[in-house]
This record gives sequence, structure tokens and C-alpha cells, in this order.
Amino acid sequence: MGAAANRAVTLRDVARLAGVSVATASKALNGQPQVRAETRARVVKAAEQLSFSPNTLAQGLITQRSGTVGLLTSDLEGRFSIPILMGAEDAFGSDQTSVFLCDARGDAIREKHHLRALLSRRVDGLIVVGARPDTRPSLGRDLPVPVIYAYAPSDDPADLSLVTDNVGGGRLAVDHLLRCGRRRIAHITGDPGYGAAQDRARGALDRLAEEGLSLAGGEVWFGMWSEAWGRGATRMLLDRCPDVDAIFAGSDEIARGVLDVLHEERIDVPRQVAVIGFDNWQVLAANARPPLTTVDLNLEQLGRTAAQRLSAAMDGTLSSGVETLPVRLLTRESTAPLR
Amino acid sequence: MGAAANRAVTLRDVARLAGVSVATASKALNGQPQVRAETRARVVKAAEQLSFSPNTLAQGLITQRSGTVGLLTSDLEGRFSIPILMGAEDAFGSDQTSVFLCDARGDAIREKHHLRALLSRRVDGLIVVGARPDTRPSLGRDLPVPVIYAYAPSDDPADLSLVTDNVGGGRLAVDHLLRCGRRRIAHITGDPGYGAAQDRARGALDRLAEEGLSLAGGEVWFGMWSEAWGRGATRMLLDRCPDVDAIFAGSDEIARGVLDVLHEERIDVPRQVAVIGFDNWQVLAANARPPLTTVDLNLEQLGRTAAQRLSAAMDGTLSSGVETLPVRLLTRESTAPLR
DNA sequence: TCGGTCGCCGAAAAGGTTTTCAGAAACGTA
DNA sequence: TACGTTTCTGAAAACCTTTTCGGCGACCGA
Repeated sequence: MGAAANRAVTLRDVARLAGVSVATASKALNGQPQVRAETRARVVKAAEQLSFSPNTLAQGLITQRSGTVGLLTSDLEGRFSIPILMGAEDAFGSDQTSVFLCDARGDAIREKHHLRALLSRRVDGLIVVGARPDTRPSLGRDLPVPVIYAYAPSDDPADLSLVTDNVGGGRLAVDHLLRCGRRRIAHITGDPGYGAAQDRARGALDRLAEEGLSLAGGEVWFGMWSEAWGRGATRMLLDRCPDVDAIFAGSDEIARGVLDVLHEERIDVPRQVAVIGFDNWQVLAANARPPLTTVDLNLEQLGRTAAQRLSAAMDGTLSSGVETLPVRLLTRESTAPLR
Repeated sequence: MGAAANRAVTLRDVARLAGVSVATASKALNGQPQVRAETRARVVKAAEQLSFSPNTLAQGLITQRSGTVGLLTSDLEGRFSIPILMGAEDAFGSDQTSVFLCDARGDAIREKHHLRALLSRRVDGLIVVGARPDTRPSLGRDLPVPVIYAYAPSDDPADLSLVTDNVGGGRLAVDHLLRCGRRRIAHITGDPGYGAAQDRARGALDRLAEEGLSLAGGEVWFGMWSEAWGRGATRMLLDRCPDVDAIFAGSDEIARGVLDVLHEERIDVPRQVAVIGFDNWQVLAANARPPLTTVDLNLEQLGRTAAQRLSAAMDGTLSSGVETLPVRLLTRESTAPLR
């Protein structure tokens, strides 16, 4: 008798073996009170003996709860979805709730398609993860199940969205650099069309303003989310503003480009110039030379919170609006106090 | 009437609206022949009007097919699982089959746990994705559903495993370098405890032997799967063997380290030294300077094949053994003909 | 007009579980 | 002994769909 030879072993089989009716067997297994201890023991033993596991489909049919949720993503690489999924799995408890992962690949009609499929599977709730941290179209108000938007907020304020605190992250980064004694701080970041780029920049500027400082290089260097832009921008920056003593990069990819050029120019990091990234994309940040201080998005926490909010919503307590979750600083070696 | 206001709209509602019995409604919707065209039209219209979508749980209960499969992974980053998932989704057709993604996080008891949950959800099949391309313990022979092992093969030859062709990949890489006119080829790779490292090296050596060549630097440089090792090994290599004209890196991470040091030493890539990676990990390979020629694992194809084999197995045609799927060369700018 | 065919429809069972409610058994009390 | 309580058990309905099979009406040929 191996791991799970439960081909078609049903509650009836258990009941028969225990010498009771299915009704009693059900109650015994589910801890209902109206069954004698001795009977319950007999049933439990029979169930184990047959390695019975209840048919969740049938359970779902009757209880009107499938014990599943859908995770609808558009994030090809799984870079955001996976940590969020893990967090959610964690919070739900994997024996209670399983999750369907569907990737719409940025395609609206594929999304509709998946949505239909998920609904016909009677998921108890939905988590929608966007590909980029900008407003995305709502799935609509008349869905039969609650929906939580994670990472990318919904454009409908009646929905509940969970986002990372990009403004706070920008503040955090600059604050850290200030604490390291840096004063001539530049900011190189990605596509200005991204809300995240704007928010992170704003946080940085705010914090600088509090110290009466402004950005080295005069303004934010917007460009693209790529190493190549990080390199190009750094070259221009060094040209225009050779006395810069810290660079806040809007993403770890950009930071890698920044480090690359600094290294090429034989500029010591963090001695001469401190560098900080954003996202904590492990493979990039931890492998950088030197390992990159960065702002961690806390995505697992985001996933856990999403799961909690969804559970609450399934129990009727649904909220709305945009909830901003804190990010956190992860210090490695690319930043250090001056001297 | 919005996207899907299908709270509890059942086939009975449709039937009532169309003025037929549920039996007829079912047949009409499922394209059964014994229903008049006019009647069918009426039913279809009613279904649309109510935006009816059949309860997959109930369907599964009766047809004994849930239309779901489980994807059991141990790959924290989703780096392998996600492309495989996408391929599988593709091949199944997302309206037919949805997939449960479960991450065991390398923990055997968590895996058992997920397995139980998936079986009680009556998945029609299982795809097991390992974290590294080495043999992993079988789930056992007495499971009620077919299982396909992807990426990491099962240790039981009675199971069907799908793996990438690492030996072939090694050959491919070296072959490409030879075609570029390189003769003094070195191989820097990761942990020798990984089958993948051994296989890739073997492929490379085989191909070299065919030309009567041996490895520059004398032997394979085994170490770790990290940029840091790539850098360290390259420094030693240049020291020992300054006339090397090509480096085959066992992974893109290692290749990044290699490129880094070559760049630092002002050695032109690909003019003086060609570099080739392995894995086609997009963010690393495409952003490298210069963009990295690499061996693509074809993971989506692996996923598609897994889905096909699983479908076949669900229809009773199950096979066993290890099936090796081809990888392919992806040429970017880090390799080029000499001259 | 009548018997036979054929095309279309509906009643009912099945699938595995939970839950309600009625009934049986055991016990105490008068 | 008769009756009321309490405690436990089981029959049956419900969840929603699919499928089998019997039946009804219409049409055809005689």
C-alpha cells in the first residue's frame, strides 16, 4: 500500500468498512459532535486504512466553496507573481486553498478567457497581479467573487488594490545615502511613463528637500529599465558632474549598468561613490560587484496580505481603495559610510 | 449586465428561460445531435442572456475528469517552472485545462502535503519540475494519476521524464565556437556535483575530440554557479593560458563573470575572445555587454511536450524512460567569426 | 384509417459529499 | 410498567451536470 492508492475510494467504502452509514462517517471525519467517540475512532481507522481522501469537487459542489483561488498575472517572467504566489500560499495554508496560476501575457482577450475559465471552476476569489506598477483596468464590479489587485492597482477606486510604497522606497534609499554621509546624490531611473519611476523619484526628491539639498546632475535621469541605459546615463553623469558621491538607481538592472561604468572608470564603490538599487532582484543584486544595497519590495508580504484581504472579503468583510505596503532597505556592500 | 454576473445561474435557469428541460439544455449546449436546430438556438440564446457558465465541479464529478493538472515544483525563483507552465498551458488549451502551481520549496514533507491536496482535488495529472537537472526521487508507482517529470528526471526508470539535452548543448556550444574559427577553447562551469555540469562538459569534450583538440587550460574549470566564480576562474585562466580565444561558460551567470573580467582586462569580445553562455536567462544574457550568445533550454517546448505526454497518458497511452529534448543555439554578439 | 419509423424531448439516475430531520436505543424517573 | 429524555445513527435531500432510455407526436406508406 503506497503513497496514495486512492483510486475511487469513497466515503461509502469507508462507511462500509466501519460498519456505519455514510452520514455518520462524514460526521465522524469532520468532527461533528453528535457521534460517539468509539464510533468515530472506528471510522477514522477505516479511513486511514483505505487512505481515504475526500473528493474536493463534491465537497465544493455542496458547500459552495471550491477552496481554490485564481492568480491572474501578466508578468511573463514570474518575477513578481512567484513571490506573491508564495506569500499567498503561505497565508492560505496549502491544505485549505490551492491556487490556479494563469498568465494572460499582457493580452486582454486572453485575460477574459482565463477569467471565464476560473469562474466556471468556481474559484472563491481572485488575485490580479499586474506586470508593472501602474493603474490597470478593473475586471468590473459585478463579478461573483471578490478580487484583490496586487502590485498594479485597479483604475476603479471601489476595488481593493495592494501596492508597494514606491515613494517611501525612494525616501528610504536617499535617507540611507544621507546617513552614509553622502550629499551629492544623483538619481538614474527608468521610463518616465512608469508610475513607479515617478514615485520613486518623488520620494527621493522629497527627502533631499528636507535636507535643503537637490539632486546631483540637476535633475532625475529618466531613460529605460535596462543596464545599457544605466551605463549610458552614468557616463553622462560623470561627465557633467564628476564630484557625485552617490547614485540611486531606479532598478537593480540600471544599478548593474551604473556599477559597470564606475568599475570601468576605476571609481571605487562604495568608497568614492555609493550605489543603491531597487527591487532586490536576487540574481542581479546579490551577484553584483560589490553586492548591491537595494530596496526590497517585500513581495511575499504583499502576497500574504493579499491572501488575508481575500479571506476577509470571502467572509463578507470587503474593503476598497489602495493600500500601500512598506518596502525595506537591504544593505549589502555597495553603500557604506564615507570614511 | 457586466462581465460575468453569474452568481448561481445554473443550467436549470437556462432551461427554464428557454422553455425546455435541463436535459435538453445540456444537450443543446454540448452539441449533442438529438436536438432540433431551432430549440438549440433558443437554448444558446438563453445561456448567453444569463451569461451562463457551467459548473466545472459538477461536470468533473460526473465525467470523472476535473480538467485540472498539478504542477509541483521546487524551483523557488520560478525560473524554470514558469516557462514550462506557459508551454503546458499552451498545449492544453487554457479553456480545457487549468493548472495548479504548487511550490514545495525543496521540502519533502511539504511536497507530500501538496501531493495530497492535489489528489483530493482530483487533478487529472501531475507535472513535477525539479530545481536542478539531476535525478530526484520518484513520487511512487501507485498514484491514481499519471505523472511526468520535467527538467529533473525521476530515479525510477518506470516513470517518464523529460530533460533538456545538456550533452547536446555542450556539443552545440563548442561546435559554434569551432565554426567561428576558434581553436583554443576553455570551459568554465559550475558545481561538479551537478549532472548538468558534467553533461555539458562531456558534450564539449566530445566535440573537441572529434577535431583532435583538447581544452585550453588543460581541463574543465569546475566551481560554482555564480558570477564570482566566473570572474575568479577567468583570471586564473588568463594567467595560465593567455592565448585562449574562446570561453564556453556553463551558465549565463558564469558567463557574466567571464565577460566582466575580460572587459576589465581590455580584451575585446568577441574579437579576441568569444564567449558563450548556457540557459538563456534573459535578464542576464540579453543585457550583457556585449549581448551574450547562449544555449537556450527550450523550456516552453519542454512544457508543451510534457503536456502532450500527459494528455496521452491520461488517455491510456503511457510511456516511460527518459526523453531528451533538444536545446538550441541563440546567437547574439559575444561570438563571431575570427577576422 | 391504421401500424410502423423516425426525430425530438424529458424523467430519472448517477457522481461523492454534507446536512437535516426523524427515528431508534438506552437510560432515568414516576 | 409506562413514559419522558438524552444520545446516537441513518435515510434522504441537496448541490449541478451528463447520459440513458422511454415516450410522444408527426409523418409515411398501405
